[in-house]
Amino acid sequence: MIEAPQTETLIKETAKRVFFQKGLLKATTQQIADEAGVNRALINYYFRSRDQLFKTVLEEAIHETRSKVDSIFNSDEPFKNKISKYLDVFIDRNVEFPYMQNFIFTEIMQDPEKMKEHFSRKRSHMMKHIVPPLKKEIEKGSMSPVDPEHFIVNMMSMCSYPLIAKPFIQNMFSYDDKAYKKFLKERKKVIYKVLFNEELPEQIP
Amino acid sequence: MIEAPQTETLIKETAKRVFFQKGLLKATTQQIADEAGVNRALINYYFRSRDQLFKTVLEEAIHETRSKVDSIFNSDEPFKNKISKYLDVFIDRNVEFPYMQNFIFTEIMQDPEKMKEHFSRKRSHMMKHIVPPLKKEIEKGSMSPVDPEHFIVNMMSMCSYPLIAKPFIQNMFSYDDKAYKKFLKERKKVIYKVLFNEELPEQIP
DNA sequence: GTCTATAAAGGGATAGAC
DNA sequence: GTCTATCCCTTTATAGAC
Repeated sequence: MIEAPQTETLIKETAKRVFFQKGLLKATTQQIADEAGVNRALINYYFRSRDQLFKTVLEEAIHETRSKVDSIFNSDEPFKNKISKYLDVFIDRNVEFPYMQNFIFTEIMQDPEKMKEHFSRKRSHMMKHIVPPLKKEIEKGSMSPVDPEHFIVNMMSMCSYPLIAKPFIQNMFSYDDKAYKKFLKERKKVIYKVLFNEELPEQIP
Repeated sequence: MIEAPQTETLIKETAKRVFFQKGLLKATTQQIADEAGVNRALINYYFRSRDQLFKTVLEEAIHETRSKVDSIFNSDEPFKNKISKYLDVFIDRNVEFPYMQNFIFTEIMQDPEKMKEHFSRKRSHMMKHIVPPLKKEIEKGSMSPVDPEHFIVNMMSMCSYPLIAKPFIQNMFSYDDKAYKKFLKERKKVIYKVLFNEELPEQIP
């Protein structure tokens, strides 16, 4: 089934690639139009404004990630397995779209209003799915005591920072793209170990 | 000794405040001029271009931080004390200039050339001051084995991310500015504990 | 050194023809 | 739906008077 590419979809997919894979976060509408091989006016025709295109693309991307994460935390696996799978999804998804975190930080974090718009539901989410099971683990004695808020921030820090600081890390350790990617993949085990002070089991089904 | 403020210095200090304390990372030359109470043309007169002003301000700020960090790592204290003091300096300095990390990320990280320019010396620095003593600690058995590169990235992640993600964290945990600042201060102990899997001693002189 | 006025460039949005 | 032409706004940089 080879379909003639719908212009609207074409623009959206191109924007996604330009922003999240090529890392041209400051791309102009002209650049995106050129890349997609369409006239610049069509961006306005379909998305009304550059800002609207941004918003649409980001919303889709966040939604895709969130679906995957939700299905993990809505399962009834043990807490540590869930965290392990979360690390898996988060890292793999960001290896695919290396500049998505940068985009979120440069475009969203600057503007508290935009931020609330996109991440309003994240709060209750974290609180519901991480804080109570974390407290239970601590009560059971299966991990050492830690403030849940710091636990969450530690986890997010060690996941996100290496992505945002990609050029910095590559420069510091003389990593080419391949070595950097390998480094990211390794971090799954590293982060698990730091969070729980125990090795990540080989097979979590 | 009350001196008449030199216009050049005035502009520089104002830019520093606008960028790093007020967080107006996209401030135009007009905004900076207004804030400083000078004519906009003077910015070009003293700094030739907006970019040059950026560069000058950032270089000074990085240099100030680096001096402090250098004096810590050039001492002959035990390794863990050095890290403890580094956390101290890093966090306190960024509580003073809450948007400096954001500035580095939105202005510098995007552009690999700028990045190299500003952080070329950081590589050898980290390698010299952290990797060898870390390996010794591990050999001595005073901390559990860890890849030095991941150790460095873990540390930088847990230091920097909470600063860059300030609006996100405030929203997620409903922190006002005071609570957020308190949270940052707490992180000194938290990060030390995560890195070394032991409590930060009360008094490191 | 400091000001006003103006040039020049860049980018987003829109009207109107096809 | 798609294109061209044009408008408009923002912002930086500079020329020239004081």
